[in-house]
Order: sequence, then C-alpha cells, then structure tokens
Amino acid sequence: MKHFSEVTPAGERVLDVAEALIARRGYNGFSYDDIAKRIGIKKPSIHHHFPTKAELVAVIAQRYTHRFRGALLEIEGRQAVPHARLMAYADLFERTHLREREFCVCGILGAEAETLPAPAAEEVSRFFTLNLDWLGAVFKQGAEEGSLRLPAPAPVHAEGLLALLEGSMLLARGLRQSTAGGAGPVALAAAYLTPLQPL
Amino acid sequence: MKHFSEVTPAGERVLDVAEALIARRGYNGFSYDDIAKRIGIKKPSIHHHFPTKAELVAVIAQRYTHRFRGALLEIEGRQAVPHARLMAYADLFERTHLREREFCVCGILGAEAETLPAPAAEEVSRFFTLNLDWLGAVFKQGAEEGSLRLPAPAPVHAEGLLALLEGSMLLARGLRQSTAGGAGPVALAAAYLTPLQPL
DNA sequence: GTCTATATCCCGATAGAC
DNA sequence: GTCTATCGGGATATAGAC
Repeated sequence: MKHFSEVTPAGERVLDVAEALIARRGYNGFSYDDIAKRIGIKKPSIHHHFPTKAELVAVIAQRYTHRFRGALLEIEGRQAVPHARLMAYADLFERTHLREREFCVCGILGAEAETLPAPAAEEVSRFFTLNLDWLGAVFKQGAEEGSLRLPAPAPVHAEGLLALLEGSMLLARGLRQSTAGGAGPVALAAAYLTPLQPL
Repeated sequence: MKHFSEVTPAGERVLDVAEALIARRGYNGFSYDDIAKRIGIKKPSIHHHFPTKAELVAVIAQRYTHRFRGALLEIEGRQAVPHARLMAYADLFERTHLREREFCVCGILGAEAETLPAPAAEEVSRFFTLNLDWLGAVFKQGAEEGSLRLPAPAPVHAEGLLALLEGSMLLARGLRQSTAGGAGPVALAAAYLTPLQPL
C-alpha cells in the first residue's frame, strides 16, 4: 500500500481536508465530493491522488499514527516522571479535542471498524497497539520505581486510560458539548491517576 | 415524535433488527434494505412503520434509554453499597459487549452525533445525561458515607467511569478483539474503582 | 401490513481531453 | 493535475394496488 511520505503536495492537501472531515463525521459520514468542494477542485481530481476511498483512509490512519508516535517521543524527551508523562499524554487528547471539537481520528474509525475496509481497519488497530504498548511501559516503569501503586497489571491500566480518553471524546460528542459535563480529558485523567500516587 | 410504546408488533420487529444493526455498524452503516432483508420483507414495508430513518433511529435511542433506566432501577434494588452498584453498572456494558461484540447503541450514535438527525441526537444526549446523573448520585453517596474517597468532585468521576466504559468498547472494536487486550469493561472499572476504596 | 414500481439523488469510480 | 462527462449502483422515500 501507498505510504504517506510518497504523497505529493496536492495529495497532502487532500489528506489534510479528508482527515478533518473524518475527525468530525467519521468514515461513513463524508464523500469525495465533500473533500473536492472544500479544496475547490472537482471529484475526479481526488480520485487522481487516491483512486479508492479505502486507500485514502488507510493512508490517513497511517499518517496519523506516525504523527502520534512522534508526539510520544517528544513527551519522553520532555517528561521523565511516569505521572507527568501520562498527564502530558492526556493533554494530547485535550488539544485534539479543543481544536474545534475534533475526535481522535483513529478513535472514531475504531468505532466504525465493522464497516471499514480491511487495510484501514489494520492501520487503526496499529494505532491502538502503539498507544497501549507505550502506556503499558510507562505504567510499568511507575510501578517498578514505586511512583505509582497499581491495583491491576500495567496493561490493564494502559487500556483503562486509553479507554477513558477516547471515551471522553465520545461523551462530549454525545452530549453536544465541547467538554462533557465541563471536565475534559486532562481532568478525567487526573481523577484516574491521582489515587494511584502514594501519599 | 412517536413514542416507542405505540409501536405495533411488526414495528417492534423492525426496531429490534435495526437496533442490532446500529450496535454493529452505526447510523451511517446500514440501510432500510438491510433491515428488510433480515426480516424477510421489502423495503417499503419498513417505511410503512417508520417513514423516515431519522424517526426510526430516534425511537430506537428512546427505547434503549428507557431499557437502560429500568436496568439502573434494578441495580438500585439489588445492590445497596455504592461500589457494588458501580460494578453492577459496569457489568451492564460487559454483557452488552459479550453479546456478539455489540457496541452500546447510544455510544456509537454519540460518536456519529455530528451526522445524526437532530431528534436522534437529542435522544442520545438524554441517554448520557441520565447515566451521568445516576453515576454522579452513586459517587456522591459513596463520598458522603465514606465508602469512597474521591480525589475529584463526584460528577467528574461519573464522567470518568462512563467514558472508561464507552471507550473500552471503542477500543475492542479498533483492536478487532472481543475484549481489548483481554480486559473487559468490568476489569477496567475495577482498576478504576479499587484505589478509591479506603483500606 | 405487504407488495411492485418508480422517483430522485448521491455515491464511488472510470474514460479521456486539456 | 485538473477538467467534463458518464456509468452503475445503492440510498431514502413515495404512489398506489392488494
């Protein structure tokens, strides 16, 4: 399959617009014509860059995961303490969400996984695996050095925090508010993590 | 708008099939013909019961919320302790999820809220408000009687637990597993709630 | 309550000129 | 890289007979 780094500048413009559409309406909620109209070109021009919608979405998920991986590395360089790393991680979701109430791209694609073309579903699965592995390692480090007291194995907490953050976006959508009940991803993560810290 | 209790038996059959379709593929992932084929009748017969898809989905969300309200009342009658009530609540999601990997109907509709007809989006919003209010009251009771030590206000924990449970279904979908990473809603809720209990 | 037939529209996708 | 034109299909929805 095509790799996002091979895309031309005009193709990148398509990816940007399509990604924003997915973040708001999901895979089944936008069309090639929606992209074309927002860019100001015609539908067949989109097909010129990405022949099928399946490939377009797979590349978007792939690029999104790549960007996220970069953000994780940046957090590692900026924060040394597990708790601080996890809060910085939660802030990634908060910033995504504050950007005009966007959903995590792979989050909303994950919800639609049953209707997704196989290549796109695989890319989405990679996104979640990447995040769970990274979170699991951070929780494990915290448990080993004693800065976090975990009542469950590290992978369970990794899954719990990721579910909490993706779920907070779903909630905000469902409630039709920018931040559900007034609390955003960071506040929810803090409520999750605070009791795990020794006094 | 029509109330679910006015629906005829044939109409209820339509609701049942459509609800199962939504739980797997979402609002934008199924058509009237999908319903018709599964029941064994023709497409216009579906329109006879529910003239528009917007109304059909609104009634489904309405009925789903009603059923959920009943389940909450049943938990109140069966469990007296806040922690036990919350775990029984998590089990509602676990059972939904084990039923052929279904998503919470209002959960997946919430993710698609931006593309939902207004009446359906309002019903979905009601579902979340109902759940947040109920959870908030349980957390508040736990904090007041001292059986739960909450680092954040009760409404924040209500939002956190609901986000965790909805998110766990999203994760499982995205990872293409019946229970993400092996841990289901109940295990994640336990990891969330255990540190909130005094020793 | 269900049917056949049809209207209208939009979708993803392709052909081929510029 | 973008365009016009078009195809085939599937979507929601309606009319009207049984």
